[in-house]
Amino acid sequence: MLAPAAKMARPREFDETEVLDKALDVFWSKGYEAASVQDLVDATGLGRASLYGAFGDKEQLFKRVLGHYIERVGGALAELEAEPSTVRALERLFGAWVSTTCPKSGPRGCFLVLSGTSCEGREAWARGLLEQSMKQTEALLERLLRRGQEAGELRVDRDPAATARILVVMLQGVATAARAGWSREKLKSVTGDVLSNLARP
Amino acid sequence: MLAPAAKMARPREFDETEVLDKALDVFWSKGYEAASVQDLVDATGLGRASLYGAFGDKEQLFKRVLGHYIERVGGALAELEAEPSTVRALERLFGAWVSTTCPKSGPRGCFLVLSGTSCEGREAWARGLLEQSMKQTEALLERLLRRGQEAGELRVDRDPAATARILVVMLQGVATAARAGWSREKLKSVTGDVLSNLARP
DNA sequence: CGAGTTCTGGAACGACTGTACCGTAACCCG
DNA sequence: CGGGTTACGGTACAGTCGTTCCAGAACTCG
Repeated sequence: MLAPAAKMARPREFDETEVLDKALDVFWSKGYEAASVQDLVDATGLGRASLYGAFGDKEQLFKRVLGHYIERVGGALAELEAEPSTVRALERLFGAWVSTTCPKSGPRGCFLVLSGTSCEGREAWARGLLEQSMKQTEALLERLLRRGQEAGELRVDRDPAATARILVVMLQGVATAARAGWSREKLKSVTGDVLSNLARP
Repeated sequence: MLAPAAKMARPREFDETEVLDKALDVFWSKGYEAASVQDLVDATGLGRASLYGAFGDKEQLFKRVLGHYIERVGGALAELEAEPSTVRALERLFGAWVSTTCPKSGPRGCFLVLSGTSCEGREAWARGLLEQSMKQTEALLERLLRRGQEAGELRVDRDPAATARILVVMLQGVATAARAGWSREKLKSVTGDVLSNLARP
């Protein structure tokens, strides 16, 4: 499956990553159910047969797209621990989050959040990934906060675990507010206020 | 439309409010697109003709259901300003929010949030209601916070407007986390930690 | 160059969607 | 009691959904 077939006959005329990006746009803005295969065909430029031949059915394509998205966002998150200044790491985290969930153009919000919360039945699979991602983010934040306290950058009268939970909820809230139409300035202002409550006075 | 017809011939065999509640359950758990008319028929017990006769088409029914929901939640919010203690008012607000978005059984999250964030195209109408509701909640919170500061209940080194924005985002985050499967205890813990950061030490 | 394999474009499929129509039953008013 | 009006249960209808199939095109390998 993952390895190219032994005998590649006719080569593909499309770049798989590009197709996933286009499909991501469709699923992101419309949601899984409302996105029709016709929408995907129109957006990607591929024929139906090519889509099905390359990705299976709609649900499998959706899973590929979601994996593609998580890979991108998750990679950006992991880089943060390399940042020596904890305050700057948090600033970058929230800044990147606002930029991602509230772009100048394109669909808003967090695709993983939308996928994991849209339907209780069919997409329970996506909810699992969302839970896992939240757990990872919570753990990452707790590490960062603890490190920041030890380095004297952050106030020490806050419990890192509790604060990490709060920040995860804040991140979800920012994504949702972005989807609801809040401007980038308003979101930046919110995240800035939150961070200033954490830094040492 | 709203007033009963001049000559009521055969009376309805169902209670409209009950039907709206059942339909709410369906839309809430599955979302607008994934909820089929058949699902609504099964859940409400009405025949298709009765549904269409009473509510028009699927979209109109959805709007009625959403209005029904907003009425209930909005009414509960308005009561809060009668509470003399600001801290208690905030506690009740967050407590009620956790209970609503994370019930023992039934669909989780906030129906309005889900409706306003699910699809960018067709349901722009719901997004408007969500924005309006967020604006109202933000204003209510700002009034509460200002009052609490003047009464000496809350710390005065926080800007009420900025804090209100933060709390609105937190509410969205709580709803989303509830939808994602967080337990009621975890959510209560988060909201409790947030509130303790506002109260005067 | 020819056999084999894969990809592409388009048409066609059954299933299900939301909606409209029907005859019949139940009730109000005169 | 009987005409008028409304609600009910079930059926039928276009349209769209996701999916599949097929013939031809494009390439690799012998």
